[in-house]
Amino acid sequence: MPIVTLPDGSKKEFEKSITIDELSNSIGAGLAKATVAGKINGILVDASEKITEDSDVIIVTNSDPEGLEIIRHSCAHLFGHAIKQMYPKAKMAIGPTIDNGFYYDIDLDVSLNDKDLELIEARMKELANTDYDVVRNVVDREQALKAFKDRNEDYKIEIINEIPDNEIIALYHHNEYTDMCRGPHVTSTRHLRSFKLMKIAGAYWRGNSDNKMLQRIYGTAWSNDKDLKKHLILLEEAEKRDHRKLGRELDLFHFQDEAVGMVFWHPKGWSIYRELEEYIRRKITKGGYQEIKTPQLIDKKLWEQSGHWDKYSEHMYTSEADERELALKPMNCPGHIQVFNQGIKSYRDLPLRMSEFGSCHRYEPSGALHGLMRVRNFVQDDAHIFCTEDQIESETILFCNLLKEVYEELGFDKVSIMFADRPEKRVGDDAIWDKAEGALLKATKATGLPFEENKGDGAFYGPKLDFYLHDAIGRVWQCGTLQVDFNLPNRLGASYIGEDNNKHIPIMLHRAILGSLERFLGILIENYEGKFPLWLSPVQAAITTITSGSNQAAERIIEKLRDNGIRSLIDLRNEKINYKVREHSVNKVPFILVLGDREVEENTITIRRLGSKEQKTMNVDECIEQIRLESLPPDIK
RNA sequence: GCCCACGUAGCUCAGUGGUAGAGCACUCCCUUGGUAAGGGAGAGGCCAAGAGUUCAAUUCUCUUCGUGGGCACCA
Repeated sequence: MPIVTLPDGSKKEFEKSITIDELSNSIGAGLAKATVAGKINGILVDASEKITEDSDVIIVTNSDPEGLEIIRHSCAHLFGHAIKQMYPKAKMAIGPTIDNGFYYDIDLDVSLNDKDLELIEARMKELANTDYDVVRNVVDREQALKAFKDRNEDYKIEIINEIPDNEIIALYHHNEYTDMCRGPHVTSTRHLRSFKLMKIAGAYWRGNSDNKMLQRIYGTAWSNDKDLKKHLILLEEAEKRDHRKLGRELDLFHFQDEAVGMVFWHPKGWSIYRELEEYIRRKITKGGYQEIKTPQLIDKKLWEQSGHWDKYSEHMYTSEADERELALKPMNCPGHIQVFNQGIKSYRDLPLRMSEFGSCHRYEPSGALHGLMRVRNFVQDDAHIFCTEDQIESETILFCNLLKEVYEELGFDKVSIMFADRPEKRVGDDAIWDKAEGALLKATKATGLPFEENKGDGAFYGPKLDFYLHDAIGRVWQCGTLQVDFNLPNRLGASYIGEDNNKHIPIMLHRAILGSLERFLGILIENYEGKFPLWLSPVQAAITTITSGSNQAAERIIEKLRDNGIRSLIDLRNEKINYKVREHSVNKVPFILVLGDREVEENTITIRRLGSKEQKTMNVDECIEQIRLESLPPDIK
C-alpha cells in the first residue's frame, strides 16, 4: 500500500502498486497525456515503472528538459524501427541524444541520400502515428546477446560485452524492432510527433579513425511542432549570418584554389582586421606588453628542440635553403624564447610580457578547413609572459581582467572559463605537472571568476584556461587561452638570475585573447550579422546626392569626413535616391548622408541610420563631429 | 585524412548526349528623380581540370582539385 509524496508535498495512498502512468492518470487527464517518465526517489524511470513502496515521486512531462531528452532518445529508437523495416540489413551501432535532437550510427552497405532520408522520416511518422506501446524488458546478458545475435546486430553485441556485470540490461521493444538502452523511454509513440531527419554524414565507429566509417543520420526532435519550427527558423537565422556568405556579399575577403585555407583580404575586410588589431595593440600596450616580431622560417632544429617537430611535423610546412631544413612557424613561442634569451635576464625583468601578432602556418587536414574559422595561415594575438612561480597568480588575474574587458568592449557580455589539466600525450614529468596545475588552479580561484574543469584537455606542455564567449544567437566559441608552461623554457634554455644570484628557469605563460584574428573576424561577422559597430565598419558613412546639382557640395563634404578620419564613400551615380539608399542599406553602411538642393542651400545634410527610416537634417559640421565621436573605438571613447 | 553531396556568367540558380539560359551586378543611352530596385540596349561562360565511352560529352564513367555537411584532428 504505497504512499506517494508529490513535489508539492501532497500525499496519495494506493491500494496496490501503481505505475507512473497510472499515477498521473489518477491526477488528471491533461497530466496523463503529457507524462513521458517519472522520478521515484530521485531516480529517473520509465512511466511504466511500478511504484511498490512509499516514495517521493516526480512526474516528468514532455515540457520538462528531462522529458524532452527522453523524447529525443525514443526518436532515435523510432528511427531504428523505421530503417530496419526499410533496410533489414542495416546494423545498428549507437543512437544517443545530442543538443536539439539525436543521431543514429548505422552500418549499411548502400549509402543513403537526402531522398532516402525523406522516405525514412515518412515511415517514422507513419509508425509513430499508430501510437504503439514501447515495451521495456529487463534481461540477463545471455538473453540480450541472443536477441541481438538473432538480429545480426554485431555492434550491439560488442556493446553488451562491455557492460559491467552489476549493470542491468534493458531491451526496448518497438513492435518487431528491439533496441537496447539504459532508458528511460516513452511508453507510447504518441509522444513522438515533432521531429525531422536533418542530414546524413560519416562517423567512425567509436570515434576512432582506425575503425570503420559508419553512416550517421542526424535528427532534431521536440515535444511539439511549435518548438520544432522555432528550431528550424533558428537554423535559417544562423545560415543568414554565415560569415562566408556575408564575406562575399559585403566584399570582405575571398578564398581560391591556389592558396587553399588562406585568406585573400579585400579592402573592406582588411579595414576591419586592422581596426581590430590596432585595438588589441592599444589594450595590451596599456597592459604592459612589449611587441616584437619573429621570423616566419626557422631552422627545423629549433622545432626539434622545442618538441614541436616530434608532435606536429606532419602539420608543418617545410622548405629548404642553404642546405638547411626550415619550417614555417606553426606557433610563436620558440621564437619568443629566442628573444628572451638575448642578454642576461634578472629577476627584476620579470614578469616580462612579450607580444606578437604572429602569423602562423599549419598544414591542417583538408577536411578541417572551414571559411575563416579554420585556416592554414592565421595571425594570433599571441603573447608570452616570462615570470616566476610566485607571479603566476597575479599575472593570471591581470590577464583575466584584460580579457573580460576586451570581450565586453567587443560586444560579448558572457564568458565562460574551463580549466584543462594534463593530457595523455605530454612532455615533462608528473612532479612538474603537479606544480603547474596546482599553481594555475590556485590562480584561477584567486580571480574569483566561475570556472569548470575539463579533464585531460591541457596543452602538451602544460595546463590551461580556455575562455569561451557566447554570441548573439547563443553559440559558444573558444577564443582566449592562458597556458602555464614549466617545460618549454627549460627545453630552449631560458634562464634568469634570481635574487639569490643563482640561475633559474622562468615559467612561461602562453596567452591569447582573440586567438586567431581570422577566426575572430569570422565570429564577429556572424555575431553582428555583418552590421558591425560603427568603429569597426569598413565604410562608416556613404554620402549621396539627390541630383547631380549637389555633386560639388558632396565632394567638399566627403573631404571633410575623411579629414576627420571617418571612412566614407561618395555615390554620385545617376540613380534615384531610392536606389542608392537601398544599395547602401544592403551593404550595411551605418550612416547614409543625403545631399539635395535644400541641404546645399542651408549647409546641412540629411542623415539616415542603418536600420531606421528616420531622417534627420542637421548642420554639416555638427553631423561630422557627431559621427566622429560616435565612431571612436570603445577603449578611446 | 575518412564518408556523403556538390562544382554552369561576378553573384544566386535553371538546363540539355547535338559546343548554353534567367534574375541581379557590369557597360552604354534615355531619365535630374527627396529615402529600400525608373526605362531601354549591350557585353559577359574551354559548363572546375584531366582521361575514357560515343559519330558527338557541359550532360554518362573514372581520376584529380576545390567547396559544403559531418567524423577524426586542432600545439
